[in-house]
Order: sequence, then structure tokens, then C-alpha cells
Amino acid sequence: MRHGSTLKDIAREIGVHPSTVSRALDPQRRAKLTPDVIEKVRLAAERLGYRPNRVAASLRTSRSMTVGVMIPDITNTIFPPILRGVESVLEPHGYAALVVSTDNIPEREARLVEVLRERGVDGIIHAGAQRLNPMIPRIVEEGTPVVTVNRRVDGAHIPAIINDEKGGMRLLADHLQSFGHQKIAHIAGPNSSSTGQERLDALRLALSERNMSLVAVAEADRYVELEGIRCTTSLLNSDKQFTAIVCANDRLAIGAIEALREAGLRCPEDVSVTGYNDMPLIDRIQPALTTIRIESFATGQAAAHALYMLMRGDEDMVPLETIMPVEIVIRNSVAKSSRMKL
Amino acid sequence: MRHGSTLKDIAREIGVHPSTVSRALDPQRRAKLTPDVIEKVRLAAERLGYRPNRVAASLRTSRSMTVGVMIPDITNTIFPPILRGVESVLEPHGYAALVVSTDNIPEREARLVEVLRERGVDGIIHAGAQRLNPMIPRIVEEGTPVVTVNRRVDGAHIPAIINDEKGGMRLLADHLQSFGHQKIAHIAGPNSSSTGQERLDALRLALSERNMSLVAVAEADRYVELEGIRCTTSLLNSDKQFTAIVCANDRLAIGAIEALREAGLRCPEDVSVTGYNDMPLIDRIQPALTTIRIESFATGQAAAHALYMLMRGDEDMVPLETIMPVEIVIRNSVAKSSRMKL
DNA sequence: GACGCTGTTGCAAGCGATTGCGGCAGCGTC
DNA sequence: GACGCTGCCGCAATCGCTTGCAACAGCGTC
Repeated sequence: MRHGSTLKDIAREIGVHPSTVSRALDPQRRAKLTPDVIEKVRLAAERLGYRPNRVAASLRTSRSMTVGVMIPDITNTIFPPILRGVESVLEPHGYAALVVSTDNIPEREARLVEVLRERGVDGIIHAGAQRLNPMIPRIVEEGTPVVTVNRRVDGAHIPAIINDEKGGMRLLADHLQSFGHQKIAHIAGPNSSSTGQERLDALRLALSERNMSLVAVAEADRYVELEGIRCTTSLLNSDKQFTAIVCANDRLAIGAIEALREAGLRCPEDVSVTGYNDMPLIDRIQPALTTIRIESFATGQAAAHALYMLMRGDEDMVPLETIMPVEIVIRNSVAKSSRMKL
Repeated sequence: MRHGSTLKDIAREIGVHPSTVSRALDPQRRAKLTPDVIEKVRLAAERLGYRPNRVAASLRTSRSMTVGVMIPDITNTIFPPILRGVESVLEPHGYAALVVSTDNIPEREARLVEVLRERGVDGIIHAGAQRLNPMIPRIVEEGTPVVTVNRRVDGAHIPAIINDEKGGMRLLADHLQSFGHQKIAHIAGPNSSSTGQERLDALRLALSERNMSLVAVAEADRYVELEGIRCTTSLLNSDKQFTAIVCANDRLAIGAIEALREAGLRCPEDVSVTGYNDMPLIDRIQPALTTIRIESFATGQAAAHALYMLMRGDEDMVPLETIMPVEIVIRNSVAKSSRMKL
């Protein structure tokens, strides 16, 4: 007796058929009923403490009113705002979110997709960071709407919400150029991640547009400070000359700054460093990091909105790709460099 | 035809009754069947790409194998690890998590509880920060197991997972004392939050045990840097003398350090500051903050474990209160103070 | 007053899985 | 050879809700 009462109870109580109660309780169909009946149902429902059983409704309608949200690691600061964004648009429409962590492990991801589908989610928001995942198109083929964030799926027409990486790198390039930087090094994200590859490409483009040169690239294995340190020392030990390091994300930049310090170099006086994402507290470190702010919350909203359209069947209303604007946040990690030959 | 095939399909395929298929697929009841049948079912299930419909199972068994996780704001860095911890123990048992954000708004919280119960969650983990919430005991009375984290519910016997605030404040007091601090100021969290009140009480106790004195307390309205600044300036403008400020959390401490700087005071040379929680990147600010590390991941695990026991009906196996250990992380925000009269 | 029309409610068939109970083989025992 | 027991499987009800269709009441119209 977990559930106090059912439609049948209410029906018996006021002497109507359960189907009538069902209709009376649904704002959509309610219109077709006598106000008197509606009112009686409402009263009885309240009196009995009726709580609709969505599980039963789901079985009948095969719509669960829940969506799956797949996130590599909620501990990564860019994801919580995305989740909030998703929630903020879906919850008012009556959807709840089943949240799972993939850790970017393909097998785990595959299993979690099963978990979600067994539970009958009406749609999935996939915030994975991996570049290729053949599983996603399969889900779509089987009939579950999917929207991805931060990554495009080649070939399949799956709506993707992505950040304007090109724009971000252009902003950074402009800013660096305005301080006279010409020779840039880059610490790229793992190339298994979509952002890693895309940001590298975007940087290349932005620099070449401005006649600046990308003199060296080091690839991080993971987006962590330690890798930022490793890559920076390897960059420093190479014979390449550069006056600024553009990092694929903020944590890498933190590592870069630390490695520079350990090497006896000052940031930004000797070499400038830029980050990406504008994570919380990144404005409090020394030097405060100049970085690109991405609108994670808005990204989550956009993804949810797109998914909602898909779930309603308005497929043609959702663009295959929506590019979220980014902005540069100028702080103190970029300056003229003592290494520049004037 | 969202779902490819059902138990009935498999049954028809190999000429047995659906109930037999159901049993063959369940590791529990499988034992009672002929290996031959089990194998045929397994094969047919695989061939047809059978995916169990948990919604139907839930309706029948009234167990949804999902739990609700209520979090004030996932954007707050202490919560993501808790969520991961919860997931890490519940997921292996076949549970998925419905995650909702309460924002600490009572009405919203009430509505979300409805949302969760309509969806038939088997249990709820409530990581609220509010102190009193009469709704929680009601849920329990209605038969849904609940475990709270970070807060006790007076009166009701609802298992709570809480951090060892007393221990944390003692560690801080010891550390401060070892540097000669005697007169301590405190920036407390909002008194509507359970941690706010408990940490204040714990600090009081720890200081009195050591013959140190709490000379002033300022209460923050919210756990944000701005409030840390406001409280610190108000503390500074009072006529109280103190050499250290113990803050109820790290963000408040960041504000405190900033306010000190603005007031021309140095941290830690003039006044020491301590934080609480050990949030990410807090070790990178200037000065690196000495704080208390709470084990959020383990807390989530403990909560999930307790809830699991409750859901299994082993109520007597779960303690009403489990206190998670904390540790002090000593960095550079505490030192001897120039304000001490030697 | 009969007819048709409109509008409101009842009917019943499911959605897909679970499960207590009963049936019925097959075997051993006397 | 009959009986009983064990073990495997089938039967059918059920969980609570939705929904196309049928029924029927009430009304207006001729």
C-alpha cells in the first residue's frame, strides 16, 4: 500500500467510471467534461490524497516523462551548470532527469544506455567528450531522440550543441596579438576528446588568419594540472621559442603556470598563458587567468530545448548544430613578454 | 514499437510460456529451471534483442529500482562527489538516480518530492542544507525510505550521514593554538543551514575546551565570497580584537582574505584565516587556504549504503547517525600574527 | 412526437512483466 | 503395478492508467 489511492478509488468514491476520473484529472481532456464532475473529482482526489502513478501511465502510454542525462564526470566543473540548464527547461514540462556518469569509458557508456532505455527514457542528452561513439547513432535508429553537447557525431543527423571554439580561439589570438605575441605554443587536450581536437584546429585557424605561428603543440593525456606541468616542461625543453602558451582548458593552464614557475619563468612577464572554460575560482589564482568563458548553463538549456522538440516530434524545428557564443575574460596572465625580441 | 520484443515474443519463439521466460531471465529463479530451457531462452532473447521493460516490472512489483537524490545545488562543489559516491554503490545494485535540484526552497522541495514519489522511487537521499523540514518525516511515514546527508532531522528516526564538525573545529583550534592564536572571530554560515549552526556550536566547544575565546561572530546570509567580505569588514569595524578568522566554508574565507587585503591587512601575517570543505582550486589561491577536508565521496557512499539497507528492509542494520571523519589540510593561511601582543 | 445531432460518460482492452498455485510428468518405493 | 513425491512449467490474475469506441441522455428541429 505504498500508494494511498488510485483512480479506481476516486471513481468508486463519487460513483463514476475510472476513465472519467482520468480525464477529469488531465488538463488536456478535462475540457470535455462537466464542470460539476471535474470539481467532484478534484475534491475526492484531494480528500483521498491521490497521487498519480506515473509508472502505470508510462506502461500504458510508453512515455516515461523522464530523460537520461549522460555526463562523463559531474565532478568536472563544466557539467553541473549544464545539468542545471537541462533541468531548468525540462522540469517545467514535467520531465525528470536520470543522471548517469560515463567516465568516458565506452563499455560503461554502453551499459548505461541500456539502463536508461530499460527505464524507458523518452530521450537522452549525451554530454560525452569522446569523439567517436558508434553507439549513439544506434540509439537514435532504435527510436530514442538524442542530443549531444560538446561534440558532433559524424554522419548521423543528431543535433549537437557546441561551443564556438573558433570564435573563442580568435578572441584569444586577437588578445595575444595585441600584446605582441607571435610565436605560440599549445597544450592540447587528449585527442580522444572532441574539444581537444576542435580547439587545436580552431587555434591553428585563428593563428594562421593573423599571421601568427603555432610553433609547438604538446598533447595532454587528460585534462589535469599534472599533465599541464608535464606538457609545459616538455615544451620548454624543446628547442622551440614561444612567448605564450594557449591551453585547451583551465586546469592545464594551472599546470602550465606552475611548471613555468618551477622553471624560473614568470607568468605573464616571461611567458603568457591562457586557459579555456573559466572555471570557478580560476580568477583567484596567481596570476588571475585570462580565459574563455563558455555558457554552460545556456548550453544545457539549448540541449534540453532541442531534445524537447525532438520528443514532441518537431524534428524539423531543431537545427543540426547550434553554436553557443563564448566570450573572453581578460585577467592577468597575458602581457608583453620579456622574451620578445623588439 | 519502441521496444523490440517482449517476454511474450520470446515465449512464442521457443514455445514456452511467458512466465517461464521471465523466470529463466532472472538469476534468482533461474535455478529452478532446466538448463536446456534456460539456454534456449538466453539465445532467443539475444537473437531478438530483448530488452526488459522495467516500467512494466515496476508496475507489477511496485519497485522501480530508482532512487531520488535531492540536492540543493549541484553547482556547489561539495555535491558532485556526493552524487558520485551515491552512484558508485547503488548502480552496481541496479539502481539509477533521479537527480533534482531543490535550491533550498521549501515549496520547490515539496513539489520535487511529489515528482519523485509519482515516479515510484524506492528511496530518497536528501542532501538538503536546510535545518528543519517537516516534509521529510512525512515521506518516511508514507513508506519511502529516506537518508539525509549533512543534516539531522530532529525527532524522526531518519538515518543521517553527517560530517564530524566537532572534530573539524577541534583540528582547526589546535592548529590555531599552536601558532599562538587566542582571540578568534568567526564568520558563520546562514543559520537556516544546518552546517551554519553546527559549525558555530562546534567552534564554540572547541575553543572553550582550549581556553581560547570566540570574540566575535558575524553571520553570512549565504555561502558566497561577497558575504565573506561583508562579514569581515563588519568584524574589522567592530571594536573586537582578534588574530584569526575561522570561516564556515571556503568561499567565505576567500571573501575574508580579500576584505583583509582591502583593509590593508595581510593574511596570514596580520590575521590568519581558515576555511572549511577544501573545495577544488582552494590550494591555488593566495595564500593557499588552510581548511578542513570533508570526504564528500565517502559521504555519498555511506548515504547510499544506508539507503540500500533501508530499501532491503534491514532497518536495524543502519545507524541513526553516522559521523564521517574529516581532516585538516594545512597550507599557508595560518601563521603567527603581528597583532599578538607578545 | 420522432428524429438526428451534440456532448458527456461508460466499457473494456490492453501496456509487459511477475507470481502463487496447480498440474503433470517422471521417478523411486513397496 | 499403484502410489506418492519431487521438480519443472503453465495458468491467469494483477499492477494502475489510458483511450478508441459505443452508448446514451438531452436538446433542437421539423
